[in-house]
Amino acid sequence: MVQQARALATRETILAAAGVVFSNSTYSKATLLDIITEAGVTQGALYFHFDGKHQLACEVIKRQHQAAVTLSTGPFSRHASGIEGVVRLTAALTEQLISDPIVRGGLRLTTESPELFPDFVSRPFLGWIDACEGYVSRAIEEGDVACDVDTAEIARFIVASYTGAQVVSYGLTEWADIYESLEQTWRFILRGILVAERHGEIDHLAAFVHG
Amino acid sequence: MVQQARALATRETILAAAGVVFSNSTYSKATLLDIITEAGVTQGALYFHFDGKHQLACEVIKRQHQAAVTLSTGPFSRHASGIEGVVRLTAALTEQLISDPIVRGGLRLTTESPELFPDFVSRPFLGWIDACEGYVSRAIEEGDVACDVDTAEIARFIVASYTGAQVVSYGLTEWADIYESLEQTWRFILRGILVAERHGEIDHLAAFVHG
Amino acid sequence: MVQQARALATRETILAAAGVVFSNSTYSKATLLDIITEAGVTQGALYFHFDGKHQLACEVIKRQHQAAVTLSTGPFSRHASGIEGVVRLTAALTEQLISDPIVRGGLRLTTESPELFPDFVSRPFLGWIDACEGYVSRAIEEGDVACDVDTAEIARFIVASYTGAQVVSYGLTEWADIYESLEQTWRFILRGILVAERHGEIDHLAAFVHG
Amino acid sequence: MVQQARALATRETILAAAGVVFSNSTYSKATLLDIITEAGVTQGALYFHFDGKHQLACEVIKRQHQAAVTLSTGPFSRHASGIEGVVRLTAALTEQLISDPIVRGGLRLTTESPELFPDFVSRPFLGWIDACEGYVSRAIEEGDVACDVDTAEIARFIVASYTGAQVVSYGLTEWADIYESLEQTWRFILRGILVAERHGEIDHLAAFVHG
DNA sequence: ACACCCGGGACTCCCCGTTTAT
DNA sequence: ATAAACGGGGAGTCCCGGGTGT
Repeated sequence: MVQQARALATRETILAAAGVVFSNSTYSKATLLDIITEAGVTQGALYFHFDGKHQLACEVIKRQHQAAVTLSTGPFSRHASGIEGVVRLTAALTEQLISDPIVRGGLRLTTESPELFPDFVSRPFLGWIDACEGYVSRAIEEGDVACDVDTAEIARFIVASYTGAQVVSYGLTEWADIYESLEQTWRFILRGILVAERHGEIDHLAAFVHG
Repeated sequence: MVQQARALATRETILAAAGVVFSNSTYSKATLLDIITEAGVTQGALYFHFDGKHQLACEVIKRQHQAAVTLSTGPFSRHASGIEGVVRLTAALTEQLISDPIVRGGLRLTTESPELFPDFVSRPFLGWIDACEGYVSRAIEEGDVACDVDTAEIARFIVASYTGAQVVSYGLTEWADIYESLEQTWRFILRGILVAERHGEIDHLAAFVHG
Repeated sequence: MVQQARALATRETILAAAGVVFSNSTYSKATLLDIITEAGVTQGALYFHFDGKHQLACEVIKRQHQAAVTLSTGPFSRHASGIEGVVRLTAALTEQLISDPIVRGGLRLTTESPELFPDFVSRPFLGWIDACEGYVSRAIEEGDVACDVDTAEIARFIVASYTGAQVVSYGLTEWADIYESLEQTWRFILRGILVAERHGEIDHLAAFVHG
Repeated sequence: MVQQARALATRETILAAAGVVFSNSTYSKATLLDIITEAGVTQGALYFHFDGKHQLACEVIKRQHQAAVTLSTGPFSRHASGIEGVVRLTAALTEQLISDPIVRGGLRLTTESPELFPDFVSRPFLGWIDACEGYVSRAIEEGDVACDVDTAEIARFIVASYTGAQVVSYGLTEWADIYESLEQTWRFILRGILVAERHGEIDHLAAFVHG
């Protein structure tokens, strides 16, 4: 049993290293040497736990999907309003993206080389949009959002805007100002979707991106 | 110097082919063989005109920047309101992205492998934001946009949102619904930034994305 | 050693592609790019298996010689008369020439650029003449051919005539009428070498070119 | 006028040199440097008289055609029997092939790279066959050849056989034994086509290949 | 008569994913 | 689990050759 424990640990080490490497290069630019160096293991160990580069990348992508699902079905449902939930969700997803190399790596792999991972093209966007739509529906029930807008449209707009904010923030500052930018983004989104009587709370709500 | 004409034509051919190839693969996955096959030239021709793969990619990126600048300083300034101008600008940039392989290739190169092209990374976003800011200022002067918002913030939000709309549209439908998505995006943006008395014109203004 | 299987397959693929390319161009007009494109491999693979263009061409020629030898020492010896054997042999060599790119390529290389392959030039003719001579000797023993002619002379005449028939047929119809032409050629040859009492069988014997 | 004379001489010098070079290499392997070196002129002179490599090759081919026509409509018609005429014709064509580089060069160009000279694909074979057929008809009228054979078939067989004899002789001895070989070839041809009562003259007739 | 321009293509070199032997 | 070998991918170098201006 202790053997298995060590084996599992090695496996996790390799996966983490793969996440780091895949998040910093392209699939074809990343080399196994990079990964085993980062992981501090040998090629033999890698090939014992994984079938090769491609399968290793697939495992990274699977982990990323799991992480996204965990967040989306996550802990904001209960104790907060719909609006607060969706703001917190986008903040949490952003947090994941920044801090978890596996998430960043998995995302990069599927978006940059979708043809190599056709089984995973159930792209993450759909999951995010779904999750957001749930919160938006609650927000409409709670009277925060006008009922004349389509929840799916709003959800997609939210996902697109925070995705765009991440892309632009990376391009300009490599995410140094990502939370500020996300907060600002939310202020504009909320100005567009909140009912008039809630506009006074915009700054307060947008501040939830900081946790 | 009549000979130079052929050289220029060859150079353009290679550049166009590089745009096509780089827009369909990653930098490291794209091979010179792909490019010379697409261009119908030989390695000799390629290496006569360019120093290598990297410089060729840089030239593609420069072209993409030129194209963006041409649009940004372009023809929407005169005969239209600031709001109409900025809507049309984003539509034109989108059109470029979809139809011009060089633009798509250049963008893909900088966004996917920024470490390889450090001198070009932030340039497109900055240019777009600048161009948008000009229109937004005009829109404020024209009374369409509330004067209590920072023009730079609005401009960045616009750029982020339309960038995000493109990314999401590509992920979901490979740009099949890009113009619809962009129009919808503009409806939400306008709800957030137009002064109240102009809200009736939102649908009309957003429709400018179709030209 | 199971790995070697892939290597062998790759080698054969390259050789076959080289046959196709060399059979459709001159040695100097054929490019390695043509070959690797036809083979679907890369230059790296080619240079792993072969030392360069020239050695690759030599291998094609060797294959062509092997194919000719296989036919010449082949299955017509036993169950047929000498005359029938030699007629069938020329038909089989013709069939090879038409259907096997490696044979055509090898032949084209040696005939067009003999100075590049000095060790291989005379080999095919000598082999064919030898093979024919064997059949002719049998035919003399069997009483079909007059004994006052030199077997070597006859053999060389046969080889020259069917070679010439191929060349002319290619020049006039690109081999569309090659078998008809070969049959006709045999009718004239047989009129010259068969003993008088066998002249009635000429049409029957010449028809063996069709298998 | 003296100027023109020298110009013409230069032109002829270049053409002759081109014949030599093209007869010893392939079109693509032959270089202009080879030709101007052989001719002892400069590139400028060459480009004054010809538009380039390709046109120069075309001129060589034209000359070769002229030479063939001259022979085929030539001097054997009058003072000799049909059989003697056709034997002499093949000998003369062979003589041309061996001694005149332009003929050899032109022939090599059209047969090796027909795609480069599509206007000259009226391949020489047709001309030779026609010329032979004329002699064969005369020979039938003169009672030397049996009247039950098709003249066109005989003519094609003759052309094919002497062509094959040349090819084989070149492959085996680089034409050292070409006239012997041609004589032997004629002996076999004549055994096949002469009427029985003329068989005694075969050796005598075949000897006409020596002039 | 020469040098330069543009382009063609063989070849070298180094890297990497994978497998085998140990 | 390690080290070495295998099979292959691809960028870049080099030299040559046709054509054009001078």
